[in-house]
Amino acid sequence: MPVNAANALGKRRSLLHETRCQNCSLSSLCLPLALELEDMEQFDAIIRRRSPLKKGESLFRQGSAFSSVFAVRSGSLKQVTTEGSGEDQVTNFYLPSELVGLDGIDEQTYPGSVIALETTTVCEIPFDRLDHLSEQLPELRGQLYRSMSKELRDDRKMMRLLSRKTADQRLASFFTSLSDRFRRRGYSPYSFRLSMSRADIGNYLGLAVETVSRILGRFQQQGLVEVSGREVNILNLEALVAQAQDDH
Amino acid sequence: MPVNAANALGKRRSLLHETRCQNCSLSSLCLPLALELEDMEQFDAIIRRRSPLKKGESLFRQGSAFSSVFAVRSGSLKQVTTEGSGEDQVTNFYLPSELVGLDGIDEQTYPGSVIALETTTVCEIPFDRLDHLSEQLPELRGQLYRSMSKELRDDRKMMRLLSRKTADQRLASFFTSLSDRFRRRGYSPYSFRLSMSRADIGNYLGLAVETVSRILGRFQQQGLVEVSGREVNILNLEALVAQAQDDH
DNA sequence: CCACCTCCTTGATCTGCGTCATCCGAACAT
DNA sequence: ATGTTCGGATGACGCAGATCAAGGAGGTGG
Repeated sequence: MPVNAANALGKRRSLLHETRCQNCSLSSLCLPLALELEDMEQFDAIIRRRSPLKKGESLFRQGSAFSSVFAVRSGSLKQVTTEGSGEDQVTNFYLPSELVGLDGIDEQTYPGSVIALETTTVCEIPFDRLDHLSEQLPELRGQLYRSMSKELRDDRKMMRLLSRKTADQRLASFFTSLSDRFRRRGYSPYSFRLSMSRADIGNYLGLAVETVSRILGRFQQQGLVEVSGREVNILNLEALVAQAQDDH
Repeated sequence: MPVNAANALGKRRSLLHETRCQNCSLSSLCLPLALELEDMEQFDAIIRRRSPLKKGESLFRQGSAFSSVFAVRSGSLKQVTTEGSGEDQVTNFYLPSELVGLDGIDEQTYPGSVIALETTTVCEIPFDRLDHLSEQLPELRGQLYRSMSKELRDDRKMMRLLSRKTADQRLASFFTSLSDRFRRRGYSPYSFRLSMSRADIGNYLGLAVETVSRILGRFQQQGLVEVSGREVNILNLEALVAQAQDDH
């Protein structure tokens, strides 16, 4: 179809333009964060363009061969792992500037599928070239170590949430964490749109969908948030933060 | 006391002897795994000796400044994080050859205390020197990336366990995982001693101590294991593995 | 030998949240 | 409009596992 073709072309052009790290609004959060301009150009050179993913499309599938890590440029994704005959498990949500695929290095396959929750663009970074470049650029290497370390730290937080917190605390944590991540990215920490369904949230937090719904309703009654579909308005962030703490 | 002094001296001597990676029985599992002999000597040179930790002593405390990662040489440890006024949370157990402290890189402080569960010796690896060396030794760098990636992958497994598995499945997973780790280290996968208390296990798995006790009793009745205090004998590993799966 | 402590076990009761069932509204195709 | 599908809300009920309570076993010091 001619309309689509024109569309795709337009997208490709803007991608080409934006794809340079120097011009990217996320450069202060992303991997090249610590790089000097000329180093950034080296880094820039190994990055591959990717056409945008539509909602529901996967960046890669569980079990496929590991080759690259990806930096989210816009949109959002979820990581889903399927084990045996069991149900799926949502293990992570990724927002712009975050790094996807780091858990694939070890066994050279991706341990989960990563699926776009909305139209999403990513930068592909072939890992062998990244590794090689990290030999020459200590700052890049450090940033890579830090990214992985941060993910480890976040995972520990998640474990704590899953093993010690009540359903209310989990939801409160989820919202305050999202709020914080939006704030860091320059968006409003009070008003945002959830790109994931209630089912995804419940699955991620280890709760039934019904529980998520009920608690969201309760939060609304208590005047903590205003929720309408996927639009969220945080009315009392402090109270929400207090709720998220694990002492009663 | 002269007896202690003699003892300590003896320990120091044997430490000096064993402390070379070339002589270490764990070298096939540990960080220098992929190194050639001459590279290993370089790596060896940055490692610091540590006198053994006694049961209950901490390798480092939550919040203290990050400077090194540690490889466990013998014994075992637990990682514990305390948050707010809340209870402690056991987030990991470490066995010989495993790397401790990688989650401290990011914020330059250790996110949890790490405490010896029995008499334990570790190798201290100052991180700045490790990083620097990883610039020259691609194999070492790769191994470091892989270690972190593996930990990420294991964390995801743990999240799945905590959010989807029943108490029985958690305990079964715990035992099969321990069994597997012992096997890899050349110990019997069927017969071993738990260095952690029931309370530690429960805390780690998100269960009450009482639940751990009850289920251990049930496993015993079913002829899956034989447990007496901290001595464990796995009688039917296959059945235990089946139990650990998350489909009923 | 006894007192004390820590770790573990076992039983009785309670409860948070999962499960099941139903219904509502929005988006989309017919 | 009308049916269909999908995401979300709400109510009733039951159960896995927490909590409370009590007792046993081993280890250590007096």
